[in-house]
Amino acid sequence: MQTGFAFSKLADHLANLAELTADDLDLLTKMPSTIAHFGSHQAILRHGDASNQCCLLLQGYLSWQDAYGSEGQITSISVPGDIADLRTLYRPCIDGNLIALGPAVVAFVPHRCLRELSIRSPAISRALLLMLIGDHAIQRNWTINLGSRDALTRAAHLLCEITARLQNVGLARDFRLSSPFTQSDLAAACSISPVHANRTIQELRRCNLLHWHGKTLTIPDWPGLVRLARFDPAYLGLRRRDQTPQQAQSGAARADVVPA
Amino acid sequence: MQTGFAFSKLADHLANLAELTADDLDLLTKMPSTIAHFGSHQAILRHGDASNQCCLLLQGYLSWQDAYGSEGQITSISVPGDIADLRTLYRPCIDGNLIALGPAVVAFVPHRCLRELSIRSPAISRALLLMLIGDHAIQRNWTINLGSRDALTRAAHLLCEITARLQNVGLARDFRLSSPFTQSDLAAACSISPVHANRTIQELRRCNLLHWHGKTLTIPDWPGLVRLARFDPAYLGLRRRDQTPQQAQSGAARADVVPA
DNA sequence: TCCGTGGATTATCAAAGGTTATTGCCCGCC
DNA sequence: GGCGGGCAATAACCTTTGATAATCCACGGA
Repeated sequence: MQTGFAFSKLADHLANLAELTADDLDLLTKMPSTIAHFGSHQAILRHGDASNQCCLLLQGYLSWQDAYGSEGQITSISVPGDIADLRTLYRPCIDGNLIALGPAVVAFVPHRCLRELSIRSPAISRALLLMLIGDHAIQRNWTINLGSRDALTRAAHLLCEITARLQNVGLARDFRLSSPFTQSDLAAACSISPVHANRTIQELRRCNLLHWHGKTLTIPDWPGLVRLARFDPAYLGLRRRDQTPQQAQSGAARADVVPA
Repeated sequence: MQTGFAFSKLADHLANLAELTADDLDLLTKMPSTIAHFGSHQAILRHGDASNQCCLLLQGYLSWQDAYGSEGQITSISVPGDIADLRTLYRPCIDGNLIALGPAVVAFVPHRCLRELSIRSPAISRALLLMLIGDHAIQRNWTINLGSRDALTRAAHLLCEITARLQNVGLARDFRLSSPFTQSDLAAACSISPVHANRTIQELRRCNLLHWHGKTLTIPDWPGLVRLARFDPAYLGLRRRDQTPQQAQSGAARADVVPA
């Protein structure tokens, strides 16, 4: 594992959703794409655009925001290995703005190529569908986060989620992660005001649950943070690498129900 | 339209997502199912269950709640014609509790039958996928609702959404809808306390935006409610049937076919 | 008919968080 | 080497909403 090619994080992510063969990985490697770099808070897609390609995140973080400009609410965050706008593969309209959180490197892949890939590899087709469903589960969890937690546990839960998702693609192994976010970004993701985000972060620091200096963030007490946030990673639907394969997911999702 | 068979609302819903032929409708009609009735606040599915069938809502409302018991937060609501647990067709684990809001009639259809249906009708297969994506868009919108609106506009937006979704399957044509909800249900869906839900409803009544007596709810001033909630139905991804095209929404929703 | 129960309503009090403004720091830029 | 901009930290004040509790009302059962 841990190959060095551009899509290695995507391959990790997909492999966590379905069994991929060497052939599948080979198909992935050969997928044509255009690499692009974006600066912090730069827009990648705008509300109302039409799309004929997907945006795979290679490095950094992306966010969907409902309003373009300085202070729109963040409705989801992508980490490397994610396909931020996978849903456009099936419904090509864009509602929301896709904004880079910190510097980001993305690969654009035409929808056509992904569809071909789906046809040639049932495993990848299935993994893409499960990725879509996983995104949905994450979204539902954000609803719960905003609806039932206060600022402190909300921020804690968000940190847990991002850490778990990074670990799923081999990042943040030592609970140390790159954090080009501003406090206002965190505020926008937790739907709190920037000054209250500041209060909240300080509280987390005071409890020794968070070190955030410069562009690096470390979590000194992971079990403590998990306990505070009542974080249960089950909703992510991931088989964690380097862990005992506890559940062999059943084979219910079959590629043949997905229109090409 | 408005056929009387059990799945007519589902057919309406699917037909709004993809072009269905007479054959497709015929396949739907013949789909085997088990009808079941549930009482208010009765659980249909529980967190942790495994599932080998889908739950189509025929009459009433269902809700997903994250905690079972009296006061769990509601993370989504189903209206007639919805498949409340469609995602289990692809990932058969259940996270959350499916609870009836008021008396409800549902039809259970084995996953196997839906998969067969998908194989025999590409249009239905595609419609199911789009339904899944539509659910995702609705969920994203709930995130926005909780994150960026206060109690009053939040409740208003929820009412708009439910009304629009009902109209999509031929209900609530005159902005009069059955509402077996309690105020606490509304509170759980808006993530506010029951007493504040009461304050909010009274405010809506005072503004003449809502009549809610007994089990019937009417909206005397739809444009006013839409304005207050800043409701834009585009995210529902629906072609509205039988309605004056008052707003020429952005090109995403095509209105080129309007069945009689 | 009387009573019990669940939901709606109202009042009071307290907490969580929003708003605005000011200050200071760091860093890149001229 | 001074300047300006973005970001973090802090303070003062205010609004919204939550919690608790008491009352009231409608309805259905014994």
